[in-house]
Parts: sequence; structure tokens; C-alpha cells
Amino acid sequence: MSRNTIAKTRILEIIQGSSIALTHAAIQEQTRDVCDRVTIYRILDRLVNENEIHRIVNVNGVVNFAACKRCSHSSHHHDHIHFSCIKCGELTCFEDQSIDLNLPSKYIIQEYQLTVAGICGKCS
Amino acid sequence: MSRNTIAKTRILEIIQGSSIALTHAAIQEQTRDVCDRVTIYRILDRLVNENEIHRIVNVNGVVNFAACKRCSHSSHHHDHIHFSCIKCGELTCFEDQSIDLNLPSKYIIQEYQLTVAGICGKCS
DNA sequence: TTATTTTAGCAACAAAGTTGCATTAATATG
DNA sequence: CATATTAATGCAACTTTGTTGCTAAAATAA
Repeated sequence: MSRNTIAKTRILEIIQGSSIALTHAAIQEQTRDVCDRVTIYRILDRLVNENEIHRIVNVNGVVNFAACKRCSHSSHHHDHIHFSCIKCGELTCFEDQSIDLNLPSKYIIQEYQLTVAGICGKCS
Repeated sequence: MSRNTIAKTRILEIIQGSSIALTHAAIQEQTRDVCDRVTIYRILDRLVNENEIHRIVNVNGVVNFAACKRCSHSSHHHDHIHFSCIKCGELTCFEDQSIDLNLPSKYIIQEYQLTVAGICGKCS
């Protein structure tokens, strides 16, 4: 277990307090004077390794972070749907939704990442 | 319709001749002395707009390009599965596979991007 | 309270992608 | 077929995003 520093606590609070997934840039804006840009990257890495947050790559390639809600610390998986709104740009997790995959038997599935793009409930 | 230049023709040939999706870097390696790095970016943009190729963001955030096979030029969609091998790094399209989504009715789905990470048929 | 180990800050770097502008090549027009 | 027109290319410069090495500063252990 890594050390609980002020910056780490603050960043986890920000991510857990957000209903949408946040980019490094968005987190940086909310942590002015708390810590350095590089430190944010390192804290995000630590939080991902400790299964506190998960990393989502948006359809546009932008990396986002969201708190893990339904993942127990022992069985960690992010196999759920992410919705990316093309209007407001917000990335939302649907942690209760999973899908069925039918790939050839030789393929060993480890995890999947599913991002749906469209218009979210607020913008439609 | 954009102009068919030597570089554009060459890049489309490379992508269409590949069984896996290719990164900008991989394409650049195969187009030494054909054109500039920036030109490759611009040609890839053009090919995407003309529905000749599609852009796939891998689980690791790396952008890849693959030829459109099942997309007609009128109805263009990339709603299929991409498999990203964690061993050999190759990104393969499964154009015959699609999935069912059950999101709240307020959400308007435009397209989705599904990338499965694991071990591919060749590496398993 | 001091020793140990992790984390933070800073600078520098690297990869990926973008923009502006002059030059060159491809198509259209007479 | 020559020339005008428009689009594409090359180059340099720049931006964004993320990484690495190293010293100083904190957090935990002893």
C-alpha cells in the first residue's frame, strides 16, 4: 500500500466526487497549488494499481479516470460500458452493464473496453 | 473527392494489404522517402473522411488505422469488435461481430468502439 | 526522535499530433 | 495541349500528453 499523502487523498476525493470520468487536465485544474503536473500522473498510476480508480480511453483517444464502484479490491475488472457524449463531452460509466462476446476459441479474453459515442440523457 | 496522389495511393495500398490495423508509426516505416510525416497524418485524415479506412483507438490509447471492408460508402459504421493482443501487440478487426446495447432510452447511440484485450489466436 | 523509504518538485526529454506558409503537383478549363 | 486553378506536400515550429532522472521533502517504521 502506497502512502496516503495530501495530494493523493485530494485527487481520490475529486475523482470519487465526480459523476463523470475526468481527464488529467480536468484533475489538474481542480488541484491548483496542491501538487505538480508530474505528481498527478504518478498518483493516478498509484490509484489505478491500488484498484481505487480505473483508466478509460475515450473514442477520441483521450484518457479518463473514474472511481471504481462495483469492483471489489480482490476481483478488479472494468468490463462495463462507457458513454461518451459528443455534445457535452462528458464520459459516463454504466457499471451495471456488461456484454457477451463470441470470439474464436483460440482467443483468450482478458478485459474489454467499450465506449459508446452519442448524445447523453442530459443533452438529448 | 480529394486528389489521388502517389502518397495517398501508396498509404491506402499499405493499409488495405495489411491483415491487422496499423499505427501512424508503422505506416511511416513502410513509406520511407514517399512522403513527410505530416503528410501521412493529412492523408490518413482524408482517407477516414472518404470512408476508405477507419480509426481505432486501442486499449492502450494508441491510434490505429484499418481498411473498411464491410462499410458501404453510403452507410459507414465501424460497430465491430477489435482485438488487441497483449503479447504481439497486433490489433485485429472482427467485422462480422456486433453487440447489443441496452442503455436508457434518453441516450442516443451514434457509434461504439469495442476493443478486447487478451491473447490472439497466433499467440495462444 | 531519528532512520528509512516513499513521494514530490523540477528540469529535461520524448512521442504524437497540429498549424502556417511557401512550393509543388493534380485536375479543370479554354 | 497549355495554362489557370485548386489541392497536396514539405518544412519548421509549436502544442499536448506523458515519461525519466535526480535531489529535496515528507510519511511511516524503528
